[in-house]
Amino acid sequence: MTITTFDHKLSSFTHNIYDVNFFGDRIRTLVTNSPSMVESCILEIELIHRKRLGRLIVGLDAEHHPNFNYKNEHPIATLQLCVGHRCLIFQMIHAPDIPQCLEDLLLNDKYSFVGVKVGEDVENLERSYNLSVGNAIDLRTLAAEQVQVFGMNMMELKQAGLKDLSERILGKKLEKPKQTRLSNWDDRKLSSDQVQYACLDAFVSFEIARILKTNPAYSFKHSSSQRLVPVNGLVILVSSSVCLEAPIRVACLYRHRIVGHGSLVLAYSSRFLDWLVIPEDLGSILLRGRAQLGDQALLGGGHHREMRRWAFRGGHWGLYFGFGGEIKRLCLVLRWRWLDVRQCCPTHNIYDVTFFGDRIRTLATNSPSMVESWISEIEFIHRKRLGRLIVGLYTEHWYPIATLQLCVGHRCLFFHMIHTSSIPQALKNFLLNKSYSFVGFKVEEGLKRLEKVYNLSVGNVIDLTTLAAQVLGRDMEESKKAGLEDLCEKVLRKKVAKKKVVEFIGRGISSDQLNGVAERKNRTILNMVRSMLKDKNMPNSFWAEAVLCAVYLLNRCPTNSLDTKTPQEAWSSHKPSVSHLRVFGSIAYIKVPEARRTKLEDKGEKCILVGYGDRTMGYRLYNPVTKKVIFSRDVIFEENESWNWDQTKASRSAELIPEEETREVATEP
DNA sequence: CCCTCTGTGGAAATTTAGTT
DNA sequence: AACTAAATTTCCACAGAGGG
Repeated sequence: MTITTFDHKLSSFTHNIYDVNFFGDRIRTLVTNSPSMVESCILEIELIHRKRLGRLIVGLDAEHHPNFNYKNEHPIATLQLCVGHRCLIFQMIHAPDIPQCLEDLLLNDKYSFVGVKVGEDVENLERSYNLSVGNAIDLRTLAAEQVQVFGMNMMELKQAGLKDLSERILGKKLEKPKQTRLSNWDDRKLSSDQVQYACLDAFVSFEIARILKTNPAYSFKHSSSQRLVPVNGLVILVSSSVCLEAPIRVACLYRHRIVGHGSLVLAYSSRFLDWLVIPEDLGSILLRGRAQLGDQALLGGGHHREMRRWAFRGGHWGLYFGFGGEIKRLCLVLRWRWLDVRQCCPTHNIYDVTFFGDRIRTLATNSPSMVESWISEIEFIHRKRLGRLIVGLYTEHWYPIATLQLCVGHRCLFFHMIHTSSIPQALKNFLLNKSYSFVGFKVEEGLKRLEKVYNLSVGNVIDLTTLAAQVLGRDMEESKKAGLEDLCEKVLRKKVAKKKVVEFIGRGISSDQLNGVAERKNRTILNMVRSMLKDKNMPNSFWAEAVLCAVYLLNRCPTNSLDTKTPQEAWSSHKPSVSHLRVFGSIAYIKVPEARRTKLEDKGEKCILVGYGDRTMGYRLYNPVTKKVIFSRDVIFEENESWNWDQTKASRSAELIPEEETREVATEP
């Protein structure tokens, strides 16, 4: 047992002493209703901690009879104070009077009284006993501000309870049984469960506050048994336009666990912090596989809004979708990037991005030393015009800044700041250099974050819109409104004399430009998905499969942009076969192998086609009865038929099957 | 030009977790 | 059981883009 209580069973009516053991911490607890005992206990505590009276942290909590009926409010029954391994449980409701020294203690504003929802307790104390507390700090606010993950504040802790905080920050599981919580706190003789509950409430509050105060910017590192991965988000990375159907890499980091391999199972994530794009080089924690199907469709309406918010915050997402249902409000972000993520070395990679004949050599890295060498290389190449060097600057900012992109001439740097160990001094100096002009498009927000998160400031920033307005001599307003894409087109087409503008646009556009393509593609795909689902009258919850299927098909359709080649061909240089394609949502019968079949079993399993195999030839089939996705090659199709979904729904509601649906994605055979 | 769809911002409504 | 605060979802109105 990690939590135990030992009752000393003192024979006194007015007080008793317990030893509460909490993961090796023994907390000596005095339970009393006598003011004199309280007085002596406070004196003792002040004596023990006499050296740090100036900044003493006191865990504070109060219990009262549960409000089963709101009309009669119950006064506070017990007040718990905890400092170090001493805890005082004062049964105020049975005390003849309140000792003066308690009053003074609470009023002393050198002490911080911490607790979850301490404000209410304080209010209650004031109302019932006319006691006011000088300096009360709500633990949740403290935690939210102090606990940082990759520089982000864990704002979600604002709503966490003590149990949650204890688990996350102390790594210790605090039991708060409802039975005890709602027990009768007015009793003169508290049960040992109650004592334990009351004591631990205060102690854990104290302990959390102590840890938070002593380690500011506490960052989840200390747990020994589990690997604490602090982001409960999920990230999908998809490389170029062809790659959407390629195995989606999913990093699912929830609380301490990385769940599953192959299929993603997130039990619960109603609140997640933020997206975090995890570059390939963290391959060890990237899982391969498809996320599970959700219950709720997120195409249009409803959750869509949610998607938008995140997507917007993330900057320039190409394609984004969300999952609902079982995976609660977990969103998937699919993104088209110009970056080729297929070949990645742990710390850096080099890409050649071609933009209308300009080949831009791009270094993507998270290693400070690589950044340093990039900078020195640039400074060497352009050594003759260091005095008036123009640097294209762009930040892909979700929170905090994830990448910083710099571009000079045909060299581009893609710095994953969020995954870097340190910011090299060379970069700091580079950015601060007054003789360089950093040209950016709408980078104010990014710069702000740069400054805030990484303490990097940029010396000489020129906003592209302003510059363009000046150079083009057009109506300022019009140019200011123009997007980068717009600007690019105008400037390039008009062949404006000022070459520098052209130059920067040529470089800086890379990600934006192609994102535009992705955004357009998004629509096409959504249209396809909609019609696919409607045609076979499938429930919207299949949108994810439909999207994958649509992309699969698109990749096998010739497009003009590739000289009427299919994307698949462009990617893998051999013509894709289309003979195996079948109508999405049609009925499929899986042949059960003779050997595995008993005499009475059905010959085939009736399923619905929901997609194609990732790598290997085959079909993904959904069995509406077992609600599982199966992967199979040996299938017979009835393309004209479709599943009667209405009937399934009706029978489901009639049987009142509980809502838990464990869908699985079968691993490849 | 009209129609449809999507994106956006704000407000209101609803849900959720936490408290005793 | 009752209540609160925060988070999330829904709703509404409107603008802008793109297809026909």
